[in-house]
Amino acid sequence: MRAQSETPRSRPTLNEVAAAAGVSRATAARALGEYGYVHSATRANVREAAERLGNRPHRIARSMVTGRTQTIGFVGADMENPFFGRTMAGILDVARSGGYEVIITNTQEDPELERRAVRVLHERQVDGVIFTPAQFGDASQLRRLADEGVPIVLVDRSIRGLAADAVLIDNVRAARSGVVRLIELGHARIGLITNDLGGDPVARLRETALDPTHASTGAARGVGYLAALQGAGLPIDPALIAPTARFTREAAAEAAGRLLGLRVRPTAILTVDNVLTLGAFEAIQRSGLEFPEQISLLGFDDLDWTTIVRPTLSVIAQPGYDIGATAARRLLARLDHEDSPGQVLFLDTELIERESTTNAPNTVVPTPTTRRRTR
Amino acid sequence: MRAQSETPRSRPTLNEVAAAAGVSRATAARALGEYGYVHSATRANVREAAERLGNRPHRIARSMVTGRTQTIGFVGADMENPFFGRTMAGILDVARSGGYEVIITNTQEDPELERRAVRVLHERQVDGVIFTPAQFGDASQLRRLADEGVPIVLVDRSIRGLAADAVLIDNVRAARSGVVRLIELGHARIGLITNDLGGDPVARLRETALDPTHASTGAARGVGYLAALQGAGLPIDPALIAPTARFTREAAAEAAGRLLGLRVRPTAILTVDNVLTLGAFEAIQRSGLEFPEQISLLGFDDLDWTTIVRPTLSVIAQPGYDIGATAARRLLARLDHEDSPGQVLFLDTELIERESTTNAPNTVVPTPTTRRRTR
DNA sequence: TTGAAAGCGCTAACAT
DNA sequence: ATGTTAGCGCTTTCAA
Repeated sequence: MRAQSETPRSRPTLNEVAAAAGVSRATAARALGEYGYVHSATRANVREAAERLGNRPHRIARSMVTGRTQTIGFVGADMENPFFGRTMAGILDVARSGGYEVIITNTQEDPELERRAVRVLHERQVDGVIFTPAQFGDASQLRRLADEGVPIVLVDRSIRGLAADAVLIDNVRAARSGVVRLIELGHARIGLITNDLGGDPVARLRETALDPTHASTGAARGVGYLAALQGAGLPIDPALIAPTARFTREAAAEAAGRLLGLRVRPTAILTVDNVLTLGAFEAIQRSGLEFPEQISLLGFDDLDWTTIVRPTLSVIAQPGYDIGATAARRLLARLDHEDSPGQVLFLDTELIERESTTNAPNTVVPTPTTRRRTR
Repeated sequence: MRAQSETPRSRPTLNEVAAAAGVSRATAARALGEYGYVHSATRANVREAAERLGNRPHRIARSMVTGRTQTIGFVGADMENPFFGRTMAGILDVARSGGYEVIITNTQEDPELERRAVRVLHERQVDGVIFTPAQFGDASQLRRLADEGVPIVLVDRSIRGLAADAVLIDNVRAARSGVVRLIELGHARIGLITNDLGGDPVARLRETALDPTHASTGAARGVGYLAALQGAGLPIDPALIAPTARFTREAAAEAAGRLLGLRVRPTAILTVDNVLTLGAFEAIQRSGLEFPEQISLLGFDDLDWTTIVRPTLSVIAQPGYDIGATAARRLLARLDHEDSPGQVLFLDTELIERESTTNAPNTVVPTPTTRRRTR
């Protein structure tokens, strides 16, 4: 029992309501819980008593017997990133309207925190989990959850080999189409700023994108970048791939600085995430280059500031809110006993061309395009 | 019991662990729950059995008897706003390290959703609540919670008359010091973009800031604006106060447009929130005015894009993460039976002067200041 | 140091 | 339509 300085009058239970209404506990429960048969007069009577006494259902007790908590968990990798903020908003809205509450945990891409988060959610008997795998996490804990029949929906990143629904964008395709467009604009030397995977960038990029346990969106987007170059018959120059030590703005600014300092510098840069974009933008501003005339920039995520910077920022937009809302709907469907094989849903991305991507220097204008969708 | 297509082998309970270890349930509980006396050999034995069977504590059952859920609720007004994202991150970090989980609800400033959120958290027996009051919510539901001894910490906005801790910034003071600085820079006609309160702006601003049930940061900041003008002996011109119908970028852009279209337009504008700032920034860009030479802009919240826009944006920075972390620490202290009168903590804000605030047109340079703290 | 027994507040068979 | 009974999985007296 909680105690505080005042009188912590504890709440009246169903027992007391039943007594006050002169019925059995079971009847009172039926009247209040909206199940089974109750005479309407009895119901009114019980409700009145409950109201008068200030009774509220004790959901913990209810969970105890039903085995359901009406709670889902959301394990996010980086809650301060606005992209996740949108995803979370989508999840919260759908969950609430379905009668579920959401426990949020922030793993900060730390596999240890991630394991703990899953374990705790498990112990708390959540009915289902929406999960953003950390870049280098392991899925064993999650698998135990799944084995016990707790539905899981992966979001933003997938884990191959886990029988779960997933709501994703096609990162390879999205990045590829962005780079294809840069190539159309005449760019041949295109830089890539992505998270460091260690070792030879090109090889690691490919390995990582194929490695089920890594779940790196950055790697997948890097693969899209490679695919676009290859598709256009352009050479892949490892010097143009600038890995960042951490997923921070500062690291990205440094990586961009490296690219801009090359003897033959790129004429365009793709960044795989909105934080990295911010750093690259900053580095380009500082470089003194004509922007975008001498250097184009294409980022990920259509955040609200992209239209007030100069040049306005071209981006590959992801539907953050929808990703969350869709994931939550998937989960609720499972909780409502939908029983189908795990579905992988790809949501549309959109290449939004603004001012930061323009023709490569000394290039003739290609066919004009303004907005195009990628699936 | 949950069921899914596979074999949903349900978890072994304490009973089974006890049986396997050849001890009573009570002893097993003591060994696993780290309380009471257990022989170390017994404990090892029980632990081994628990490990082998894959037993995990059933926290719902534990809550049932202890009366504590190790869960806190966070009722946020606008989870998509990056400011709340930071606050939430602070809450999550502190809560986790204290062994608490967090249920997040998003009220979207809707009083009805807010009431529901509090009721549901109550029913779910959260141990405490961190609460951002909606602008026009009512506190009755919250008061019932408090009356039952559930500790509450208010964040960002206060509700006078509620015996609860609060973690705030001094909105009046922060806004006042910002406007004082603008006045130092020679500005005499300073516009204000804030949320609409209905009726005569000046009067409503004052009423609202004093009205315990409104909890509007916008109003408090507006009062700071008025105070600064009065303190400097400047006239208050209602035409310079531009209320926005909603708390959106578009509404702010429109409001800013109105200010810029005045026959004698302001030479500086204060916006009371980062979303409104975005709209004002956009409107100024569109207006064709020299920015900041002809019009200064001062916003709230030091978001990451403020340094890449041109001119870079001067802001009144709030410590979003700290606000959350501090609120969570307050709450955990209460949950740890700290029993003191409700504390109202004011965290420091900082006026960060960048390029968007400059001397008023035709004004001699005043004493240079770069950064100053306000309490 | 351990065990037996009671019970947290509720729902769900089953009986009436 | 209502009541009786038996738990859900755990903690917590109390006694041994």
